[in-house]
Amino acid sequence: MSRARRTPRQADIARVAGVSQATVSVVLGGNRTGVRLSERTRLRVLEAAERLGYVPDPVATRLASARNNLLGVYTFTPAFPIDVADSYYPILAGIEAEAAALGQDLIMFTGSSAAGDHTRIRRTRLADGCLFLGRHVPVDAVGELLASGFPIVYIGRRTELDGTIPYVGGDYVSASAEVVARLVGAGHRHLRYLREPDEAPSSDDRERGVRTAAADAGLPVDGLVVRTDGSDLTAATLAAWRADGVTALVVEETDTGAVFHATQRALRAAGISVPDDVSLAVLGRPPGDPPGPEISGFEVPRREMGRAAVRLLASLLDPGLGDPAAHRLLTCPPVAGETISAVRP
Amino acid sequence: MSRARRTPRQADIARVAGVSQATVSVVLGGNRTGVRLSERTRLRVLEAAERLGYVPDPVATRLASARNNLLGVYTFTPAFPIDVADSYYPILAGIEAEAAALGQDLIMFTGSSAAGDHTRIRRTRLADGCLFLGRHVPVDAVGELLASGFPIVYIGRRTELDGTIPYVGGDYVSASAEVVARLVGAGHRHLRYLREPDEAPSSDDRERGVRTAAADAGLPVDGLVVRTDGSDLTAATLAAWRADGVTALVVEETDTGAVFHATQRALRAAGISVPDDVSLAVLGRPPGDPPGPEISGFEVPRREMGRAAVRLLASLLDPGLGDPAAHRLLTCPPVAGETISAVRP
DNA sequence: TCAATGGAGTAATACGTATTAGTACGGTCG
DNA sequence: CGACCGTACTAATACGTATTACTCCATTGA
Repeated sequence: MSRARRTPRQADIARVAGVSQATVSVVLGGNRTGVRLSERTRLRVLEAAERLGYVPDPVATRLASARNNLLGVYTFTPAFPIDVADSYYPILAGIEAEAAALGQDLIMFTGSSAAGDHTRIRRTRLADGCLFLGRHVPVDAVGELLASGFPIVYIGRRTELDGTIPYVGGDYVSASAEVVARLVGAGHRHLRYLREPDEAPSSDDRERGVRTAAADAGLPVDGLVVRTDGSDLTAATLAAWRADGVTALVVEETDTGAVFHATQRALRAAGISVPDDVSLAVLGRPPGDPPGPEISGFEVPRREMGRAAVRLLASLLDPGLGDPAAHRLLTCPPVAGETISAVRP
Repeated sequence: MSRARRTPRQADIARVAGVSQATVSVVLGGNRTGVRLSERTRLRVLEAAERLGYVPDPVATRLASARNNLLGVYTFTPAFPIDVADSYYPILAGIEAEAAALGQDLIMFTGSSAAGDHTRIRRTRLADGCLFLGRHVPVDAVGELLASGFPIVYIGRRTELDGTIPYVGGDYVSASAEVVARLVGAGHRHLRYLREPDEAPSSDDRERGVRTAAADAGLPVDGLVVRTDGSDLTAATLAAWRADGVTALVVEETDTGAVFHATQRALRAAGISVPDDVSLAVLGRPPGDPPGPEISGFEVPRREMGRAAVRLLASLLDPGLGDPAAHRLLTCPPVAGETISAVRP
């Protein structure tokens, strides 16, 4: 059995074509450094490479510090969750589609695979550049990557590190404001906005949109925003709000959908009917497309975010492609839904 | 701005600790080759490494032909399909879970990303080993990998290359036979098995199971198997079969679910009710969990297949783990469902 | 005193490709 | 005839780590 036949390398081509390995490298690399080469030699090398079925070794290529056509995707949690409603999938689909279109492979650094965060995150260097998915930023590790010139793109707006992190996110401010304006247009003047306790730019943006729109409409801002992880959203709470004159609930949507689910449970438990008794809107799209009436709110263009992020990363890798803005917010199309109704006087 | 601060390498540690790079490599590598080292030196090196925040460069590690803790996943079509019902997802979820448990990262060579097949497939060498998903085998390319000693594992039984390809599949023969036996037990003696035209071991296995069980039960095998891509499954065809005395349909299930969908359409169009008029079973699980009664048949343990494949690949990478069978078939649990009813005499 | 032994670590090299500085050669010009 | 130039390459080296053969030194034994 001994040593299996190895795949051909540049040195083999060189031997066959009667030139040096360096020449082979120059020819196959498209001679981007402007070395003088005769056409005859070029053809001899190409022909030999073809005949031997040469394929560059990606590892060596990368070590010699050229490109690898490999994009990293880093997630802090499993990329293929089982029990959690899946918000990554459409993003990954977009990433894959665009990466394929650009001829790039993907390397997934998936949740909690190994070792400490630092070790794991530094492994991303195996790729030419890396996309990051997740609500939070390990500032020191990411800062280190950034400082060393390694190209990264976050999915989701980021304010950390003085806003130096390139990202592609959703314009939640406008989309959230639009939802509130829609409610106001339907006659609602007494709202509650349920926000998860977690701090993240995407949450802040939603809250800002809600507050702005409420202020613009001259609504009372007092008590408008309620921070909750869902556990205190009981039937009693909701009933009290309703007795208090609240006619509409706006709920933040995040990866887990915890607050949204809690709200639905509480509404059912309290016997409050949507949208007859109370209107309901979600800032985002509830995960898993639950049965029942379509919830009003807005769509998060996850797939397009994935695509745009790959394009941004590609342009960072190759400044020749033009230098697009390193921060990009995509508009989130409104979803009319069936859970907003006009207030009856 | 100049040259960004580089991440530390072994040479830096060596300088700090006052030893050679080779010594650093030996210490950090756990001294698996049995070099004589004093404990003091070992600690000095470890301490320096810690202080500098050293992390091995995965590319260089790989080039020096050691391990990389990187498993490849090769698919011939997009791994995150949008319109096609998704049979990859649970497999990928299983792969990810097991890979994470073993501290491995994943590199995805995803459908039609670049260049010719040969080029793409050779890129898998970037990983320590590679899983393949797909109904077919590009024999020459895979043979080449195999011959060169590169560890690969297919998901799905493979007969190509004299059965030398390691795989983890489903025991479709037994599962299919069990389904037919169930129908026979319910009094059915006149069946049709609808098989897709595509050739693949997983299809052959199902057919074999069906034929065997039919023969065992003494059913007429003539006309039992119908090859179709679904386009000729009209209402008229089904009505004719029924008039002919057919009381049960068994349908192959594949990635696309084409034949299954065609069957359902035709049944509806012909006004044939399931299971009152005709019993229906699917050899596998119809994609996307369609609404309506649960279809009888069997479950394909995709998630477990993913996990088992990773385990097999890991053991190929590290023969020390013991040498499990290179071919493994997982049992597919029966699904009772509601679409099989007893024949009324 | 010399050879043998064992301990501690290092020099050298391999891995496969990219890049850069330089060489060899033939011709041209003043 | 030597200085100079353009052409067509190649030698050398870098990239960062793993491995192996080897050196150097101190001690032991006869």
